[in-house]
Amino acid sequence: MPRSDRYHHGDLHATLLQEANQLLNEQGVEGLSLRKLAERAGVSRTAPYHHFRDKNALLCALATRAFSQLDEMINRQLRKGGSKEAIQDFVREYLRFATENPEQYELMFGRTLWKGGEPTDELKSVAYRSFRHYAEQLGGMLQGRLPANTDALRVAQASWATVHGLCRLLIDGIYVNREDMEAVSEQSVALIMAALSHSED
Amino acid sequence: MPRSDRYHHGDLHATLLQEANQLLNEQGVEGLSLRKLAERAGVSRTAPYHHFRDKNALLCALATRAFSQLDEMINRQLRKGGSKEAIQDFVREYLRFATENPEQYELMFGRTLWKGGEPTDELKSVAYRSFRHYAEQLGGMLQGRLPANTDALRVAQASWATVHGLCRLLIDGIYVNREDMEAVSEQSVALIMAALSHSED
DNA sequence: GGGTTATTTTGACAGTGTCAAGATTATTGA
DNA sequence: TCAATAATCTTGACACTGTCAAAATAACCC
Repeated sequence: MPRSDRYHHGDLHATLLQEANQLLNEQGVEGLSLRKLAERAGVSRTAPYHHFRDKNALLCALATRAFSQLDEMINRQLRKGGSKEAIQDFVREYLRFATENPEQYELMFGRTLWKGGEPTDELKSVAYRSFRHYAEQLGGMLQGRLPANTDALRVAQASWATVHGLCRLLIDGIYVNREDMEAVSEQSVALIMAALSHSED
Repeated sequence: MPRSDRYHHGDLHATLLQEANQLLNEQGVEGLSLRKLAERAGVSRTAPYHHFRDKNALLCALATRAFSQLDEMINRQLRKGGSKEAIQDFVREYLRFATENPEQYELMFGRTLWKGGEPTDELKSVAYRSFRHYAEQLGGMLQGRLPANTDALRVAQASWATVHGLCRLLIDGIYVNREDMEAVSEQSVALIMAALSHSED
């Protein structure tokens, strides 16, 4: 129970994560400073260091939570099967996930964590789990429908790259506008579906 | 002619760009500070401000130069036609361009310029030109080979997203490793080719 | 040569992440 | 119950960042 005039905050760990998330959505990663964050939580500049080893650890915690949501969404969507409609739904949901929380998506996949500061083991684990679930589900749907010499893993990687690349271009506003979203999305699904099988749909 | 003990540097503009490029390749955007840069050029901290309005302007200049190279590469590759081999070559070259200068590629397409600091008009112009050339060449190759209800622009956007997404995943080391590069590249080409025409190849 | 302009410098300011040492409270063990 | 230990939080400090203002120096032009 966090009271305001106490020396100990009460639940600073959770408060920090919550405020950090809000700050991230409002100003992006570059606007998220530990000092601003501490002030919002009503605490001194170095207090957060007793709950997160450093800034990188805090960001990794944020990203980890976000990957859990993504994983949940993937499992929910791909349970619907491999019809063109299901795939279309999945792509739509993925695009929604990315474009409705662009700062969060950029944090999840951006270089801030994956290049600059080393990603936490926990983050790597949950990030890979998301992809593994995607690849597994896709592999199941593709059973026997794949052309010869085609690895399901490669299809998973290539198709993820397609949707992911689309998100990046959309979010940063390069080459693809918000208005084009639906049309390009459909085209991307056509790309994926066409490669899935040279047999009929 | 830049001499060392002169008050005026002589050719600071060019020197800054050159050293900035090197610093970028060595340490990435986050390691590129104006102060380090000034020191490397043998000049005081604020000297660069008389050649670039601010840090953003300098980075935009770097990216602009890089986009020119990319544009040149695109035109060179796509002149080879629309055969599967030509497309494969193009994708290979694009991946090479991105993975051999990862920091440069991240600067070109990353949020640092497109979200954080406003991109220069010059940068926007050359960036869009690259894509326009790609779309035009692709459109030419696809003349009459496209299924009904398929816009060439959408194919250009979707296919670019595929290759671009692949580069991002590769560079940051997410989901796709360097060793998978060739295999995923081929799979991506298969994706693109399959969508290009439902007629035979 | 003198005045204008371009270039460079020093000084300063606010902001950042994070370390060290001390202050305060919670928790635990005897 | 109460002292010892651990957890939590604070103040102070340091090095680093981008950038502004004002002054110094050099080049250029008529």
